[in-house]
Amino acid sequence: MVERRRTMPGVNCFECQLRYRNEWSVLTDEEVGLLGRARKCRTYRAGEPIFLIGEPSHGIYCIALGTVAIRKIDAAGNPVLLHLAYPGDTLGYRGLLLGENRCSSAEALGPSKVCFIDKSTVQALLAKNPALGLQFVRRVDSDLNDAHAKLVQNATLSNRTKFVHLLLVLMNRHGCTATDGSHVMELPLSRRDLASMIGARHETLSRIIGRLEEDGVARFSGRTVFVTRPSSLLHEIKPPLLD
Amino acid sequence: MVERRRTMPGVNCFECQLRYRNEWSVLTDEEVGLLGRARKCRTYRAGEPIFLIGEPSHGIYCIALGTVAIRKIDAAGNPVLLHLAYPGDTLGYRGLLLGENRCSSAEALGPSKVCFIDKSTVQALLAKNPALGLQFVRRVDSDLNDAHAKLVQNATLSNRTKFVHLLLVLMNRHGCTATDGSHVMELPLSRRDLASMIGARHETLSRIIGRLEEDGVARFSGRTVFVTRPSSLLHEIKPPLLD
DNA sequence: CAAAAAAATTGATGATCGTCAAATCGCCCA
DNA sequence: TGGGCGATTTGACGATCATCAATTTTTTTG
Repeated sequence: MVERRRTMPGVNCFECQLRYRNEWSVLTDEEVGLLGRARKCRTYRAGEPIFLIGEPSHGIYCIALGTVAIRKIDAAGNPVLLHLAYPGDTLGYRGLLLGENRCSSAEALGPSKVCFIDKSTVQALLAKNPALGLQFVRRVDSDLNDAHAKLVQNATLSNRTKFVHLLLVLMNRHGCTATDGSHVMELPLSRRDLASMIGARHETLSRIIGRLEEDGVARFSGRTVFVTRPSSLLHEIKPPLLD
Repeated sequence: MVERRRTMPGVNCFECQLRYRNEWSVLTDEEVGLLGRARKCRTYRAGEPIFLIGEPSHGIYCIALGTVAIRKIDAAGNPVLLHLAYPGDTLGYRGLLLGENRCSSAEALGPSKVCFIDKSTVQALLAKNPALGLQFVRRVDSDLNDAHAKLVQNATLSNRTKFVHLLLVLMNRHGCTATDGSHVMELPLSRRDLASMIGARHETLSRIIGRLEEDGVARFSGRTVFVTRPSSLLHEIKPPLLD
Protein backbone atom coordinates (compact mmCIF):
# COMPACT_ATOMS: atom_id res chain seq x y z
CA MET A 1 0.00 0.00 0.00
CA VAL A 2 2.77 2.36 0.92
CA GLU A 3 4.43 1.32 -2.31
CA ARG A 4 1.33 2.27 -4.24
CA ARG A 5 1.31 5.77 -2.75
CA ARG A 6 4.91 6.31 -3.75
CA THR A 7 3.94 5.83 -7.36
CA MET A 8 1.26 8.50 -7.17
CA PRO A 9 2.85 11.96 -7.26
CA GLY A 10 0.54 14.68 -6.08
CA VAL A 11 -1.21 12.86 -3.29
CA ASN A 12 1.33 13.64 -0.59
CA CYS A 13 4.34 15.90 -0.48
CA PHE A 14 6.33 13.60 1.80
CA GLU A 15 5.97 10.70 -0.59
CA CYS A 16 6.63 12.85 -3.63
CA GLN A 17 10.04 11.92 -4.96
CA LEU A 18 10.03 14.96 -7.22
CA ARG A 19 10.61 17.37 -4.38
CA TYR A 20 14.21 16.25 -4.03
CA ARG A 21 14.89 17.63 -7.48
CA ASN A 22 13.24 21.06 -7.31
CA GLU A 23 12.89 24.21 -5.24
CA TRP A 24 11.36 22.40 -2.27
CA SER A 25 14.49 20.33 -1.65
CA VAL A 26 15.70 22.89 0.90
CA LEU A 27 12.61 22.57 3.13
CA THR A 28 12.69 20.92 6.54
CA ASP A 29 10.26 18.11 7.36
CA GLU A 30 8.10 20.55 9.27
CA GLU A 31 7.98 22.87 6.31
CA VAL A 32 7.13 20.03 3.94
CA GLY A 33 4.24 19.26 6.28
CA LEU A 34 3.01 22.84 5.99
CA LEU A 35 3.37 22.66 2.23
CA GLY A 36 1.50 19.35 2.09
CA ARG A 37 -1.44 20.58 4.14
CA ALA A 38 -1.82 23.80 2.12
CA ARG A 39 -1.39 22.21 -1.28
CA LYS A 40 -4.42 21.54 -3.48
CA CYS A 41 -3.97 19.00 -6.21
CA ARG A 42 -6.18 18.56 -9.23
CA THR A 43 -6.12 16.82 -12.58
CA TYR A 44 -6.33 18.47 -16.00
CA ARG A 45 -7.48 17.02 -19.29
CA ALA A 46 -5.49 17.42 -22.48
CA GLY A 47 -5.70 20.99 -23.72
CA GLU A 48 -7.06 22.35 -20.46
CA PRO A 49 -5.61 25.68 -19.31
CA ILE A 50 -3.94 25.87 -15.90
CA PHE A 51 -3.74 29.65 -15.92
CA LEU A 52 -4.16 32.37 -18.52
CA ILE A 53 -2.09 35.36 -19.47
CA GLY A 54 -3.15 38.54 -17.69
CA GLU A 55 -4.83 36.83 -14.74
CA PRO A 56 -3.88 37.89 -11.21
CA SER A 57 -1.39 35.57 -9.48
CA HIS A 58 -2.91 33.83 -6.49
CA GLY A 59 -0.22 31.24 -6.04
CA ILE A 60 2.17 28.87 -7.74
CA TYR A 61 1.76 25.50 -9.38
CA CYS A 62 3.89 22.39 -9.05
CA ILE A 63 3.59 19.74 -11.75
CA ALA A 64 3.14 16.22 -10.42
CA LEU A 65 2.34 14.47 -13.70
CA GLY A 66 2.14 15.42 -17.36
CA THR A 67 3.63 17.96 -19.77
CA VAL A 68 2.68 21.64 -19.65
CA ALA A 69 3.08 24.27 -22.38
CA ILE A 70 3.99 27.86 -21.48
CA ARG A 71 2.77 30.28 -24.13
CA LYS A 72 2.71 33.95 -24.99
CA ILE A 73 0.90 35.80 -27.77
CA ASP A 74 2.73 37.68 -30.50
CA ALA A 75 1.81 41.07 -31.93
CA ALA A 76 -0.41 39.47 -34.56
CA GLY A 77 -2.31 37.45 -31.97
CA ASN A 78 -0.71 34.09 -32.71
CA PRO A 79 0.24 31.92 -29.77
CA VAL A 80 3.98 31.28 -29.36
CA LEU A 81 5.16 28.30 -27.37
CA LEU A 82 8.02 29.49 -25.17
CA HIS A 83 8.75 26.57 -22.92
CA LEU A 84 7.73 23.08 -21.88
CA ALA A 85 7.42 22.14 -18.21
CA TYR A 86 7.56 18.69 -16.65
CA PRO A 87 6.91 16.91 -13.34
CA GLY A 88 8.82 18.62 -10.55
CA ASP A 89 8.78 21.99 -12.32
CA THR A 90 7.21 24.96 -10.61
CA LEU A 91 5.05 27.36 -12.59
CA GLY A 92 3.96 30.92 -11.98
CA TYR A 93 6.56 31.81 -9.38
CA ARG A 94 7.30 35.06 -11.12
CA GLY A 95 4.01 36.85 -10.72
CA LEU A 96 3.92 35.53 -7.19
CA LEU A 97 7.28 36.86 -6.10
CA LEU A 98 6.65 40.25 -7.63
CA GLY A 99 2.89 40.59 -7.29
CA GLU A 100 2.30 40.88 -10.99
CA ASN A 101 -0.34 39.36 -13.20
CA ARG A 102 0.52 36.23 -15.17
CA CYS A 103 2.72 37.11 -18.11
CA SER A 104 2.14 33.83 -19.90
CA SER A 105 -0.44 31.09 -20.06
CA ALA A 106 0.02 27.45 -19.07
CA GLU A 107 -1.82 24.56 -20.70
CA ALA A 108 -1.77 20.84 -19.96
CA LEU A 109 -0.68 19.10 -23.16
CA GLY A 110 -1.92 15.74 -21.99
CA PRO A 111 -3.75 14.38 -18.92
CA SER A 112 -1.91 16.00 -16.03
CA LYS A 113 -1.85 16.36 -12.29
CA VAL A 114 -0.82 19.74 -10.88
CA CYS A 115 -0.63 20.99 -7.30
CA PHE A 116 -1.55 24.55 -6.39
CA ILE A 117 0.12 26.35 -3.50
CA ASP A 118 -1.50 29.44 -2.13
CA LYS A 119 0.40 32.74 -2.18
CA SER A 120 0.25 33.16 1.60
CA THR A 121 1.65 29.67 2.14
CA VAL A 122 4.57 30.38 -0.15
CA GLN A 123 5.24 33.65 1.61
CA ALA A 124 5.14 31.90 4.98
CA LEU A 125 7.64 29.33 3.72
CA LEU A 126 9.87 32.05 2.27
CA ALA A 127 9.85 33.81 5.63
CA LYS A 128 10.64 30.60 7.55
CA ASN A 129 13.36 29.45 5.19
CA PRO A 130 15.49 32.06 3.41
CA ALA A 131 17.16 29.35 1.32
CA LEU A 132 13.88 28.88 -0.52
CA GLY A 133 14.14 32.42 -1.90
CA LEU A 134 17.58 31.67 -3.27
CA GLN A 135 16.16 28.55 -4.92
CA PHE A 136 13.66 30.71 -6.76
CA VAL A 137 16.41 33.10 -7.80
CA ARG A 138 18.28 30.14 -9.22
CA ARG A 139 15.20 29.16 -11.10
CA VAL A 140 14.59 32.58 -12.66
CA ASP A 141 18.26 32.75 -13.50
CA SER A 142 18.16 29.37 -15.19
CA ASP A 143 15.13 30.46 -17.23
CA LEU A 144 17.00 33.62 -18.23
CA ASN A 145 19.95 31.55 -19.37
CA ASP A 146 17.67 29.43 -21.51
CA ALA A 147 16.00 32.47 -23.01
CA HIS A 148 19.32 34.09 -23.87
CA ALA A 149 20.60 30.88 -25.42
CA LYS A 150 17.49 30.71 -27.59
CA LEU A 151 17.89 34.34 -28.58
CA VAL A 152 21.42 33.68 -29.79
CA GLN A 153 20.28 30.51 -31.57
CA ASN A 154 17.45 32.24 -33.36
CA ALA A 155 19.75 35.00 -34.46
CA THR A 156 21.90 32.76 -36.62
CA LEU A 157 20.41 29.37 -37.35
CA SER A 158 18.13 28.30 -40.18
CA ASN A 159 14.69 26.95 -39.41
CA ARG A 160 15.83 23.46 -40.29
CA THR A 161 18.74 23.62 -37.86
CA LYS A 162 16.57 25.08 -35.14
CA PHE A 163 14.10 22.26 -35.64
CA VAL A 164 16.81 19.62 -35.40
CA HIS A 165 17.96 21.22 -32.14
CA LEU A 166 14.40 21.09 -30.89
CA LEU A 167 14.06 17.44 -31.89
CA LEU A 168 17.17 16.55 -29.92
CA VAL A 169 15.87 18.35 -26.84
CA LEU A 170 12.49 16.65 -27.12
CA MET A 171 14.12 13.29 -27.75
CA ASN A 172 16.01 13.69 -24.52
CA ARG A 173 12.78 13.96 -22.59
CA HIS A 174 10.26 12.02 -24.63
CA GLY A 175 12.35 9.53 -26.60
CA CYS A 176 13.40 5.99 -25.89
CA THR A 177 16.20 3.96 -27.41
CA ALA A 178 15.79 0.57 -29.03
CA THR A 179 18.37 -2.19 -28.84
CA ASP A 180 19.69 -1.33 -32.31
CA GLY A 181 20.43 2.26 -31.29
CA SER A 182 17.46 3.74 -33.15
CA HIS A 183 15.25 6.20 -31.28
CA VAL A 184 11.49 6.58 -31.11
CA MET A 185 9.55 9.42 -29.57
CA GLU A 186 5.95 10.40 -29.15
CA LEU A 187 5.71 14.16 -29.70
CA PRO A 188 3.66 15.96 -27.05
CA LEU A 189 2.96 18.83 -29.45
CA SER A 190 1.04 19.70 -32.57
CA ARG A 191 2.91 20.78 -35.70
CA ARG A 192 1.64 24.31 -35.16
CA ASP A 193 3.19 24.42 -31.70
CA LEU A 194 6.42 22.92 -32.99
CA ALA A 195 6.51 25.56 -35.72
CA SER A 196 5.90 28.41 -33.26
CA MET A 197 8.77 27.15 -31.10
CA ILE A 198 11.23 27.72 -33.92
CA GLY A 199 9.57 30.89 -35.19
CA ALA A 200 8.33 29.42 -38.45
CA ARG A 201 4.97 28.96 -40.15
CA HIS A 202 3.40 25.54 -39.92
CA GLU A 203 3.58 25.18 -43.71
CA THR A 204 7.32 25.73 -43.53
CA LEU A 205 7.69 23.15 -40.77
CA SER A 206 5.73 20.68 -42.85
CA ARG A 207 8.22 21.11 -45.67
CA ILE A 208 11.19 20.84 -43.33
CA ILE A 209 9.81 17.55 -42.02
CA GLY A 210 9.34 16.35 -45.58
CA ARG A 211 12.94 17.20 -46.41
CA LEU A 212 14.25 15.48 -43.27
CA GLU A 213 12.42 12.33 -44.38
CA GLU A 214 13.81 12.61 -47.92
CA ASP A 215 17.29 12.93 -46.47
CA GLY A 216 16.71 9.82 -44.38
CA VAL A 217 17.37 11.70 -41.14
CA ALA A 218 14.07 10.81 -39.49
CA ARG A 219 10.63 9.43 -40.22
CA PHE A 220 7.43 11.09 -39.03
CA SER A 221 4.08 9.40 -38.65
CA GLY A 222 1.48 11.53 -36.91
CA ARG A 223 3.06 12.43 -33.60
CA THR A 224 5.51 9.56 -33.68
CA VAL A 225 9.09 10.20 -34.73
CA PHE A 226 11.61 7.52 -35.69
CA VAL A 227 15.30 8.33 -35.82
CA THR A 228 17.27 5.41 -37.16
CA ARG A 229 20.70 7.01 -36.95
CA PRO A 230 20.83 9.63 -34.17
CA SER A 231 24.35 10.47 -35.30
CA SER A 232 22.93 12.00 -38.48
CA LEU A 233 20.85 14.36 -36.34
CA LEU A 234 23.88 15.37 -34.32
CA HIS A 235 25.85 15.82 -37.50
CA GLU A 236 23.33 18.43 -38.69
CA ILE A 237 23.94 20.78 -35.80
CA LYS A 238 27.70 20.38 -35.76
CA PRO A 239 29.16 23.88 -36.06
CA PRO A 240 31.13 24.45 -39.28
CA LEU A 241 34.25 23.91 -37.18
CA LEU A 242 36.29 26.99 -37.91
CA ASP A 243 39.45 28.40 -36.36
CA MET B 1 32.01 72.71 -5.04
CA VAL B 2 29.27 70.51 -3.61
CA GLU B 3 27.34 71.21 -6.80
CA ARG B 4 30.27 70.02 -8.84
CA ARG B 5 30.43 66.70 -7.00
CA ARG B 6 26.75 66.09 -7.62
CA THR B 7 27.40 66.14 -11.31
CA MET B 8 30.14 63.53 -11.01
CA PRO B 9 28.58 60.09 -10.64
CA GLY B 10 30.99 57.49 -9.40
CA VAL B 11 32.95 59.60 -6.93
CA ASN B 12 30.64 59.06 -3.98
CA CYS B 13 27.66 56.82 -3.41
CA PHE B 14 25.86 59.34 -1.19
CA GLU B 15 25.98 62.00 -3.86
CA CYS B 16 25.09 59.58 -6.63
CA GLN B 17 21.57 60.39 -7.76
CA LEU B 18 21.43 57.15 -9.71
CA ARG B 19 21.11 55.02 -6.60
CA TYR B 20 17.54 56.17 -6.07
CA ARG B 21 16.58 54.45 -9.31
CA ASN B 22 18.26 51.08 -8.96
CA GLU B 23 18.78 48.14 -6.63
CA TRP B 24 20.55 50.23 -3.98
CA SER B 25 17.48 52.34 -3.30
CA VAL B 26 16.51 50.04 -0.44
CA LEU B 27 19.76 50.55 1.48
CA THR B 28 19.96 52.54 4.71
CA ASP B 29 22.43 55.40 5.05
CA GLU B 30 24.75 53.14 7.01
CA GLU B 31 24.64 50.54 4.28
CA VAL B 32 25.28 53.14 1.61
CA GLY B 33 28.33 54.13 3.60
CA LEU B 34 29.57 50.54 3.55
CA LEU B 35 28.89 50.37 -0.17
CA GLY B 36 30.72 53.63 -0.76
CA ARG B 37 33.84 52.59 1.13
CA ALA B 38 34.07 49.20 -0.58
CA ARG B 39 33.35 50.46 -4.07
CA LYS B 40 36.18 50.90 -6.55
CA CYS B 41 35.51 53.19 -9.44
CA ARG B 42 37.46 53.33 -12.66
CA THR B 43 37.11 54.74 -16.15
CA TYR B 44 37.07 52.79 -19.39
CA ARG B 45 37.94 53.91 -22.89
CA ALA B 46 35.70 53.23 -25.86
CA GLY B 47 35.85 49.56 -26.76
CA GLU B 48 37.46 48.51 -23.51
CA PRO B 49 36.12 45.31 -21.94
CA ILE B 50 34.72 45.43 -18.40
CA PHE B 51 34.54 41.67 -18.06
CA LEU B 52 34.75 38.72 -20.40
CA ILE B 53 32.63 35.65 -20.90
CA GLY B 54 33.86 32.64 -18.92
CA GLU B 55 35.76 34.63 -16.29
CA PRO B 56 35.09 33.92 -12.61
CA SER B 57 32.73 36.39 -10.92
CA HIS B 58 34.49 38.41 -8.25
CA GLY B 59 31.83 41.03 -7.82
CA ILE B 60 29.30 43.23 -9.54
CA TYR B 61 29.56 46.43 -11.52
CA CYS B 62 27.45 49.57 -11.32
CA ILE B 63 27.52 51.94 -14.26
CA ALA B 64 28.08 55.59 -13.33
CA LEU B 65 28.59 57.01 -16.81
CA GLY B 66 28.48 55.72 -20.36
CA THR B 67 26.82 52.98 -22.39
CA VAL B 68 27.80 49.33 -22.00
CA ALA B 69 27.20 46.46 -24.43
CA ILE B 70 26.39 42.96 -23.12
CA ARG B 71 27.38 40.30 -25.61
CA LYS B 72 27.38 36.56 -26.12
CA ILE B 73 28.98 34.44 -28.82
CA ASP B 74 26.94 32.32 -31.22
CA ALA B 75 27.76 28.79 -32.39
CA ALA B 76 29.76 30.15 -35.33
CA GLY B 77 31.83 32.40 -33.09
CA ASN B 78 30.17 35.68 -34.02
CA PRO B 79 29.46 38.13 -31.22
CA VAL B 80 25.76 38.81 -30.60
CA LEU B 81 24.74 41.98 -28.81
CA LEU B 82 22.08 40.99 -26.30
CA HIS B 83 21.51 44.12 -24.29
CA LEU B 84 22.60 47.71 -23.67
CA ALA B 85 23.20 48.96 -20.15
CA TYR B 86 23.17 52.56 -18.91
CA PRO B 87 24.09 54.64 -15.83
CA GLY B 88 22.41 53.19 -12.77
CA ASP B 89 22.31 49.69 -14.21
CA THR B 90 24.02 46.87 -12.35
CA LEU B 91 26.02 44.28 -14.27
CA GLY B 92 27.17 40.80 -13.41
CA TYR B 93 24.80 40.18 -10.52
CA ARG B 94 23.94 36.75 -11.90
CA GLY B 95 27.25 35.00 -11.59
CA LEU B 96 27.63 36.64 -8.24
CA LEU B 97 24.37 35.44 -6.76
CA LEU B 98 24.89 31.91 -8.02
CA GLY B 99 28.65 31.61 -7.93
CA GLU B 100 28.97 30.95 -11.64
CA ASN B 101 31.41 32.27 -14.16
CA ARG B 102 30.39 35.20 -16.35
CA CYS B 103 27.94 34.06 -18.98
CA SER B 104 28.37 37.16 -21.12
CA SER B 105 30.92 39.86 -21.74
CA ALA B 106 30.53 43.59 -21.07
CA GLU B 107 32.22 46.31 -23.12
CA ALA B 108 32.19 50.08 -22.74
CA LEU B 109 30.86 51.51 -25.99
CA GLY B 110 32.18 54.96 -25.25
CA PRO B 111 34.23 56.61 -22.48
CA SER B 112 32.64 55.25 -19.32
CA LYS B 113 32.88 55.23 -15.57
CA VAL B 114 31.98 52.02 -13.77
CA CYS B 115 32.10 51.12 -10.07
CA PHE B 116 33.11 47.66 -8.92
CA ILE B 117 31.68 46.14 -5.76
CA ASP B 118 33.42 43.18 -4.25
CA LYS B 119 31.56 39.91 -3.83
CA SER B 120 32.00 39.84 -0.06
CA THR B 121 30.63 43.37 0.28
CA VAL B 122 27.53 42.46 -1.70
CA GLN B 123 27.04 39.36 0.42
CA ALA B 124 27.42 41.42 3.59
CA LEU B 125 24.82 43.86 2.30
CA LEU B 126 22.48 41.03 1.31
CA ALA B 127 22.77 39.59 4.80
CA LYS B 128 22.14 42.96 6.47
CA ASN B 129 19.22 43.90 4.24
CA PRO B 130 16.99 41.13 2.90
CA ALA B 131 15.13 43.65 0.73
CA LEU B 132 18.24 43.92 -1.42
CA GLY B 133 17.88 40.28 -2.45
CA LEU B 134 14.35 40.90 -3.59
CA GLN B 135 15.61 43.84 -5.64
CA PHE B 136 17.96 41.52 -7.48
CA VAL B 137 15.15 39.05 -8.04
CA ARG B 138 13.16 41.87 -9.59
CA ARG B 139 16.08 42.66 -11.79
CA VAL B 140 16.55 39.11 -13.07
CA ASP B 141 12.81 38.88 -13.59
CA SER B 142 12.77 42.08 -15.59
CA ASP B 143 15.62 40.79 -17.76
CA LEU B 144 13.70 37.57 -18.29
CA ASN B 145 10.65 39.53 -19.39
CA ASP B 146 12.75 41.43 -21.90
CA ALA B 147 14.30 38.25 -23.23
CA HIS B 148 10.93 36.58 -23.67
CA ALA B 149 9.50 39.63 -25.41
CA LYS B 150 12.44 39.59 -27.82
CA LEU B 151 11.97 35.87 -28.44
CA VAL B 152 8.35 36.44 -29.40
CA GLN B 153 9.35 39.41 -31.58
CA ASN B 154 12.05 37.48 -33.41
CA ALA B 155 9.65 34.64 -34.05
CA THR B 156 7.34 36.69 -36.24
CA LEU B 157 8.74 39.99 -37.39
CA SER B 158 10.79 40.78 -40.48
CA ASN B 159 14.29 42.18 -40.11
CA ARG B 160 13.06 45.58 -41.23
CA THR B 161 10.33 45.65 -38.58
CA LYS B 162 12.73 44.46 -35.90
CA PHE B 163 15.14 47.21 -36.86
CA VAL B 164 12.43 49.87 -36.65
CA HIS B 165 11.55 48.60 -33.20
CA LEU B 166 15.21 48.84 -32.26
CA LEU B 167 15.45 52.37 -33.64
CA LEU B 168 12.49 53.45 -31.51
CA VAL B 169 14.05 51.96 -28.39
CA LEU B 170 17.40 53.61 -29.09
CA MET B 171 15.70 56.91 -29.92
CA ASN B 172 14.08 56.82 -26.52
CA ARG B 173 17.46 56.71 -24.84
CA HIS B 174 19.79 58.46 -27.26
CA GLY B 175 17.53 60.76 -29.27
CA CYS B 176 16.52 64.34 -28.86
CA THR B 177 13.57 66.22 -30.33
CA ALA B 178 13.83 69.44 -32.30
CA THR B 179 11.22 72.20 -32.17
CA ASP B 180 9.64 71.00 -35.41
CA GLY B 181 9.02 67.52 -33.99
CA SER B 182 11.85 65.89 -35.92
CA HIS B 183 14.22 63.63 -34.02
CA VAL B 184 18.00 63.24 -34.11
CA MET B 185 20.10 60.57 -32.46
CA GLU B 186 23.72 59.61 -32.23
CA LEU B 187 23.94 55.82 -32.43
CA PRO B 188 26.23 54.27 -29.81
CA LEU B 189 26.74 51.20 -31.98
CA SER B 190 28.41 50.03 -35.15
CA ARG B 191 26.31 48.63 -38.00
CA ARG B 192 27.61 45.18 -37.20
CA ASP B 193 26.35 45.42 -33.63
CA LEU B 194 23.03 46.80 -34.80
CA ALA B 195 22.72 43.91 -37.24
CA SER B 196 23.53 41.32 -34.57
CA MET B 197 20.85 42.79 -32.33
CA ILE B 198 18.15 41.94 -34.86
CA GLY B 199 19.72 38.66 -35.93
CA ALA B 200 20.70 39.81 -39.41
CA ARG B 201 23.92 40.08 -41.42
CA HIS B 202 25.48 43.50 -41.65
CA GLU B 203 24.99 43.50 -45.43
CA THR B 204 21.29 42.97 -44.89
CA LEU B 205 21.12 45.81 -42.38
CA SER B 206 22.91 48.05 -44.83
CA ARG B 207 20.19 47.37 -47.41
CA ILE B 208 17.42 47.86 -44.86
CA ILE B 209 18.87 51.25 -44.00
CA GLY B 210 19.04 52.09 -47.69
CA ARG B 211 15.39 51.18 -48.13
CA LEU B 212 14.35 53.19 -45.08
CA GLU B 213 16.05 56.22 -46.63
CA GLU B 214 14.39 55.60 -50.01
CA ASP B 215 11.04 55.45 -48.26
CA GLY B 216 11.76 58.75 -46.53
CA VAL B 217 11.38 57.19 -43.09
CA ALA B 218 14.79 58.22 -41.79
CA ARG B 219 18.14 59.54 -42.93
CA PHE B 220 21.45 57.97 -41.86
CA SER B 221 24.81 59.69 -41.90
CA GLY B 222 27.54 57.71 -40.18
CA ARG B 223 26.26 57.16 -36.69
CA THR B 224 23.78 60.02 -36.84
CA VAL B 225 20.13 59.29 -37.55
CA PHE B 226 17.53 61.88 -38.55
CA VAL B 227 13.84 61.06 -38.32
CA THR B 228 11.73 63.84 -39.76
CA ARG B 229 8.34 62.26 -39.12
CA PRO B 230 8.48 59.94 -36.10
CA SER B 231 4.89 59.00 -36.87
CA SER B 232 6.06 57.16 -39.97
CA LEU B 233 8.30 55.01 -37.80
CA LEU B 234 5.45 54.21 -35.46
CA HIS B 235 3.23 53.46 -38.42
CA GLU B 236 5.64 50.75 -39.54
CA ILE B 237 5.31 48.69 -36.40
CA LYS B 238 1.55 49.12 -36.07
CA PRO B 239 0.10 45.60 -35.97
CA PRO B 240 -2.11 44.77 -38.96
CA LEU B 241 -5.06 45.54 -36.68
CA LEU B 242 -7.18 42.43 -36.90
CA ASP B 243 -10.14 41.26 -34.85
C1' DC C 1 -21.21 6.37 -37.14
C1' DA C 2 -21.50 10.45 -39.84
C1' DA C 3 -21.01 15.27 -40.19
C1' DA C 4 -18.33 19.09 -39.05
C1' DA C 5 -14.22 21.23 -37.61
C1' DA C 6 -9.51 21.52 -37.09
C1' DA C 7 -4.94 20.20 -38.43
C1' DA C 8 -1.67 19.04 -41.76
C1' DT C 9 0.03 18.74 -46.36
C1' DT C 10 1.06 20.32 -51.02
C1' DG C 11 1.67 23.54 -54.87
C1' DA C 12 2.77 27.98 -56.90
C1' DT C 13 4.73 32.39 -56.42
C1' DG C 14 7.09 36.41 -54.81
C1' DA C 15 9.64 38.62 -51.12
C1' DT C 16 13.25 38.48 -48.01
C1' DC C 17 17.50 37.14 -46.70
C1' DG C 18 22.35 35.09 -46.65
C1' DT C 19 26.53 34.45 -49.15
C1' DC C 20 30.44 35.63 -51.86
C1' DA C 21 33.03 39.14 -53.97
C1' DA C 22 34.53 43.68 -55.02
C1' DA C 23 34.70 48.48 -54.21
C1' DT C 24 34.52 52.44 -51.22
C1' DC C 25 34.67 54.86 -47.01
C1' DG C 26 36.44 56.18 -42.57
C1' DC C 27 39.55 56.05 -38.84
C1' DC C 28 43.79 55.16 -36.33
C1' DC C 29 48.58 55.34 -36.13
C1' DA C 30 53.17 56.00 -37.55
C1' DT D 1 50.07 63.54 -44.14
C1' DG D 2 49.93 58.90 -46.04
C1' DG D 3 49.35 53.98 -45.38
C1' DG D 4 46.85 50.45 -43.76
C1' DC D 5 43.16 48.14 -41.85
C1' DG D 6 38.61 47.45 -40.54
C1' DA D 7 33.91 48.95 -41.34
C1' DT D 8 30.48 49.78 -44.62
C1' DT D 9 28.32 49.66 -48.95
C1' DT D 10 26.92 47.67 -53.28
C1' DG D 11 26.13 44.04 -56.73
C1' DA D 12 24.83 39.44 -58.23
C1' DC D 13 22.98 35.19 -57.20
C1' DG D 14 20.82 31.35 -54.99
C1' DA D 15 18.51 29.55 -50.88
C1' DT D 16 15.12 29.98 -47.63
C1' DC D 17 10.94 31.42 -46.25
C1' DA D 18 6.02 33.51 -46.01
C1' DT D 19 1.81 33.82 -48.24
C1' DC D 20 -2.34 32.38 -50.50
C1' DA D 21 -5.14 28.78 -51.98
C1' DA D 22 -6.62 24.13 -52.56
C1' DT D 23 -6.69 19.53 -50.87
C1' DT D 24 -6.19 15.73 -47.81
C1' DT D 25 -5.96 13.84 -43.30
C1' DT D 26 -7.12 13.66 -38.59
C1' DT D 27 -9.82 14.79 -34.71
C1' DT D 28 -13.89 16.29 -32.53
C1' DT D 29 -18.68 16.23 -31.80
C1' DG D 30 -23.53 15.44 -32.22
